[in-house]
Amino acid sequence: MVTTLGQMSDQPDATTAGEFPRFRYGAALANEIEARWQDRWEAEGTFRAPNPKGPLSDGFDPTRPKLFVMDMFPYPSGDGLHVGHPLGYLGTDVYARFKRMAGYNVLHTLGYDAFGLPAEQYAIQTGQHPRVTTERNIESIRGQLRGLGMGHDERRSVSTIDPRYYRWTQWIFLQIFGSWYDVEAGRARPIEDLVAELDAGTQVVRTEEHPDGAPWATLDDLARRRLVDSQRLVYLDEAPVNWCPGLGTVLANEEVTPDGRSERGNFPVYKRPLRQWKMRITAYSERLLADLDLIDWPERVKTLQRNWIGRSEGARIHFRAGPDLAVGIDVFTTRPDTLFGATYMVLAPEHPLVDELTGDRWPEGVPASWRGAGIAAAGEEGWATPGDAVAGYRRYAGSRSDVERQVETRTKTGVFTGASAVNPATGKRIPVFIADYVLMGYGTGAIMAVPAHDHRDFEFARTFGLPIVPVVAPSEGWLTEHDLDEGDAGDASRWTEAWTGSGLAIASANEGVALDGLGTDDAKAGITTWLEQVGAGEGTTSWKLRDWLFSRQRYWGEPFPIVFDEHDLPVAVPESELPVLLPEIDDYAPIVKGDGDETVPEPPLGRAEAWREVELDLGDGPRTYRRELNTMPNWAGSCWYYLRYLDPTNEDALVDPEVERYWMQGANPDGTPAFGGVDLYVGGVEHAVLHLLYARFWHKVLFDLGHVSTPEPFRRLYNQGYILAAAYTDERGVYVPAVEVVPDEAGGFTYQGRPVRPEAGKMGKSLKNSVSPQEVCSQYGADTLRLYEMAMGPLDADRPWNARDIVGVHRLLQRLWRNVVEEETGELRVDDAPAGDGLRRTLHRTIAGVAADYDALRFNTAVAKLTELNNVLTKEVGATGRTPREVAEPLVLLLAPLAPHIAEELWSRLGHTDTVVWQPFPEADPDLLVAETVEIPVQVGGKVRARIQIPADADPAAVEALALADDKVVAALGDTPVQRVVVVPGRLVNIVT
RNA sequence: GCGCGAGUGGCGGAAUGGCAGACGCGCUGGCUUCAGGUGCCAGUGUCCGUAAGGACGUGGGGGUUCAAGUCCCCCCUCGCGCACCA
Repeated sequence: MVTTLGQMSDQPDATTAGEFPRFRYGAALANEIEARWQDRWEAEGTFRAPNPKGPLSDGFDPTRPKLFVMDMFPYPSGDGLHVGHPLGYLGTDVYARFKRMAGYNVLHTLGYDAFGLPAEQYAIQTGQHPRVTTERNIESIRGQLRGLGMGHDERRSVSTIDPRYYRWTQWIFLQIFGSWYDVEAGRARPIEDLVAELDAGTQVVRTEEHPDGAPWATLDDLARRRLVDSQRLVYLDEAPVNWCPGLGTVLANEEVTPDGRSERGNFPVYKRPLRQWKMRITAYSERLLADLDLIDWPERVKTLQRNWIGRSEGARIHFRAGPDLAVGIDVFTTRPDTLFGATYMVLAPEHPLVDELTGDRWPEGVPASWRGAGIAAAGEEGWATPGDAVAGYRRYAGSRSDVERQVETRTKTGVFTGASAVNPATGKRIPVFIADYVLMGYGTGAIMAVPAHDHRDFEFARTFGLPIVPVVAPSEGWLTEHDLDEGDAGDASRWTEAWTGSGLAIASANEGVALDGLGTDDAKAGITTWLEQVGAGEGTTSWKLRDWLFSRQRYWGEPFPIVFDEHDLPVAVPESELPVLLPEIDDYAPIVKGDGDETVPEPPLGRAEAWREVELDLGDGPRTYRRELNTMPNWAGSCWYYLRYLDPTNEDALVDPEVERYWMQGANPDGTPAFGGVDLYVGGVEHAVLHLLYARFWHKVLFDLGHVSTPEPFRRLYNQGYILAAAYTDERGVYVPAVEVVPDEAGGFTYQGRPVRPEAGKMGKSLKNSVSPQEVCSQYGADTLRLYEMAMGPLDADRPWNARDIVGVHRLLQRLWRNVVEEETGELRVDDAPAGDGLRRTLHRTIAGVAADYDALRFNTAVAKLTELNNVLTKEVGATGRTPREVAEPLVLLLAPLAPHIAEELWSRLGHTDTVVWQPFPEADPDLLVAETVEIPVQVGGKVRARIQIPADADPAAVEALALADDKVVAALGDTPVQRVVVVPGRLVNIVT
């Protein structure tokens, strides 16, 4: 713990140095005050936020508006906290404390995201159960945060590993499992509805084999179950997934970095076809995108989500291919208007139609480059047959990592399949290639190549000698820039790059459609209409977002509430059986089966022999079922914890509907329901896509099913910055402990006598530059640490930790203390005589300014304003020897959100017995917000030449006269005639010459 | 390459289009203390000047305006994100 009395002995200045005034505000006194008030807050339950009903409703006051303030909850790491961790928590604590004083019922607590890899890896090494270490870490962090004076409602703190919590995580999973997405209704509905509508014949399920609807009536029970299972919002899918042998588990797309490694641990990730659970987040693409417009989030985060969801509008176009045109290839394009310029096609190497298309032998006259010449394995003449070429190219492409593909100067590679397709607009035969610049994961995995108007296709066409046919006229400027003239608009032979802009269509007409002369937008519409008429395509929207891979082969996660029957089909565990408890096993290590490139994961829960199988009566008598052995990803518990904060003890429901509406929905000042969601959610920007996208998705499912009342979970999001600190590397580039680094005479730095190089980085264990809150607390006290972190800069900006700056805010507290308490005797030096007018006006300006700053999370400028007021007060105390109560009391209250312990102590010394936490925030008197007289500058030609004293409410004509009469102004003007005088009331005068 | 954000003293950072540098650190001088830290007071953008005072000054260049750190255009640098997305 941070602030124990025992640590006072570390402060020789306070207890041993005779000259240190007994009642000076130093670390020892601060620590004593802090421990005492933390105990009192805990004993009195000061920060409890009452619910409108239920067991937590004690003290509910319907006249107080609600406010739900939340932090992204932490993973309880064994390393404890450094001073960077609580930055956001302090911001929300100051805000929540301010809002309490401003009259709100503020819900603020903090839970723990406690499933996860580090505890499991520690368990594998030590054999210690991850629950033991995790719970110990939680207690340690809870203690650290308590020591910082966090005003959390501890009754509401949850931990994702608690069976009473993950029971509801499993319950939500079952809700998702028990739903399907009704595209027509635009929302999720219970799966029973689908079955009923299929039975009634009012609904069809379209599949690949049955595009017009599967024949429900003729299916047997098993086939029906399979069909229904395929429609669920969470489903089993056999598909290529991200397999990470280094972690022993599969990963979601969001957890894989662009260069194909695991975000956690940086291990290589491979694509393997495996049967895994997936959540149908893609059903919500449109809503996840559209509803971003409704919420108050940083534009940066919205953009990240928009990019990740990746909507693009265009058309799907059907091409016929193969010798007798028996093969249909669909492509997606955002530029259907360029169809007449499509001179070849490209499929991703792993496209499923490639084998069917690939010819037996090369047609006459195929150039060596089309056969793979240039790729080492193919030889100078290329591969002997298209089949060899396809197989060879696939091996070549598979051997190139994503990084290589990007770094290798983007030279296009590919091979001809030997097959051709027909361009539906021109009727011409065009060759079909495979190339790794076309990705299987986007669109349809196949493209029509329009080299004149796409830079990638242009490069490929130039490399392989393919025709480049312009069908959009480039702009004049572009032609000039490329040393081309009008004659080159329709002839690409001299072009050096593709024209990718829009323009008038050219050379784009057949007997059915004529685009020539149309602008790009009109041409897109025209060709799409024609494609739809002739059945060769349709307008469509493509998305980058893929379904969310939801199973992990780990021990330390939530078990699935799913069992399998004798047909190997999934069955929901009944709600009455929840929670499905995580079984005890003696070896937590992941299991990797197979060797070399052929490894596959196997869940460690398979070791729980007595647990693997279970006898259940699901309505048709007791039978034996096989349990799902995977666990849920770490994100599951964090997808919904904000809802459990609302009603943490509820045994009957995730959250009581009335309680949910009270905290989540809220109302506008006019009484109409507000958009709703958490009022303020503060956390790091690193969760911009992962957690925040998954949580929005789950919330929307719960909304569709009627379990929550708002369409979005987090109305306002705020990203706090990071605390940076100097880090040092030795000659090997290895980080050395920053605390042991000393500066040398030459301006450099040394560690154990050897030179090291400084750099700046995020504070943390890996850079060995952490500073613990305890260090700062024992040196200055928690209030000083709080104040320092809030004063460093804007909350959303990164800021360097600078230990020597801390003393500045410590002095503020010390001077404030001294203004109220005589530091030699401990006596109060406050009296009831009125304050001088200047001081009183400064106070009221400060009240207004600080309230506005707190409201806008501008804590750094709030600290500055408080410092200014205290400086003015200090001067007056220096002159008169006394502090007016009229100023001291509001000043203490103004400071209370930032430095609550010293505020409580001073408040109590000022004669109050109740806590500052629920005191009304001081209100500024509007009449006192302006000084009686102000000094304003007088500019001549925009340069300040004089200053004049005027009454604050002086009328402009009088101010102008006063300014023109000023000696310095007269001197500056000389003979120059005055053209105009601009008077900005209360601000300045500018004399224009 | 595309998108977003940011460039202000020695440092962290303030400035609804209206006195650039609030507030803090550091630094300088003084006071207090046997001595030192986390005490107190004053000064502190740069340049010229003993001073009074003057000139310059918010990455660079142009523009709008009585007035620009702030608005507009072009460029440079740094950070972040995305990246062969058809």
